Amino acid sequence: MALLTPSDGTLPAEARGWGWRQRLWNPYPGIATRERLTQAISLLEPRVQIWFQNERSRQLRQHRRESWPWPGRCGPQEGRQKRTTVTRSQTALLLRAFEKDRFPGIAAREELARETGLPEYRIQIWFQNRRARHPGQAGRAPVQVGGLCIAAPVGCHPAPSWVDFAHTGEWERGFPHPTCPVRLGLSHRGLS
DNA sequence: CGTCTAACTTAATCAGGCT
DNA sequence: AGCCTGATTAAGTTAGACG
Repeated sequence: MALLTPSDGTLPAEARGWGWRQRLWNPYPGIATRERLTQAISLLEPRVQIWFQNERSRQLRQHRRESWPWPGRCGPQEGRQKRTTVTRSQTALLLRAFEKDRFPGIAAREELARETGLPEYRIQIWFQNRRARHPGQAGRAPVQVGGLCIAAPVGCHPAPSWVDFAHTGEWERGFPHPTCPVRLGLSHRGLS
């Protein structure tokens, strides 16, 4: 895949000429700015959003390393993505998918996007929120996963999360780290 | 092999819209 | 008004590309 980085020169010329890291550089672009960027460089809006996430992360790290204060958000906040209305039928479809697999890969998300008519990235957000808010709901959570993951090396699970330890339906705070290698075999990242 | 980056995750929080 | 839930954020991890 082509890398989108300002440093290695693979950032499309249009974007490089966009005043980035100059006076115009705004680490918190609103939906309008992101949309403009998607047109300027031929990338999808979610990819632009992820790029900004990673770029902020890099800059924050650098600021800390060099003990510079991170300015944070300044100036008027730009508009957000308009709230997507998910219909009952779309919700039902997503719920069925969620019960089957709480961590759908890209292929599954694209399939769901096709079936629901919602953008793939919105599907991803829906699953994120659903996992966060319904940790104990039916479905094969990282469970089998979680259980196995517990036995995995410590570095595997830096932060506790919700998990059904013994497949009993009793949900507790555990360590089903999303990137636990055990999980990778199931559904983590449908990417190639 | 080390470094860098895209893509992914959780957790917390903001904010729109429905009841 | 309160609640539910979509959108956004920081912080962290992993895989893959590249030198």
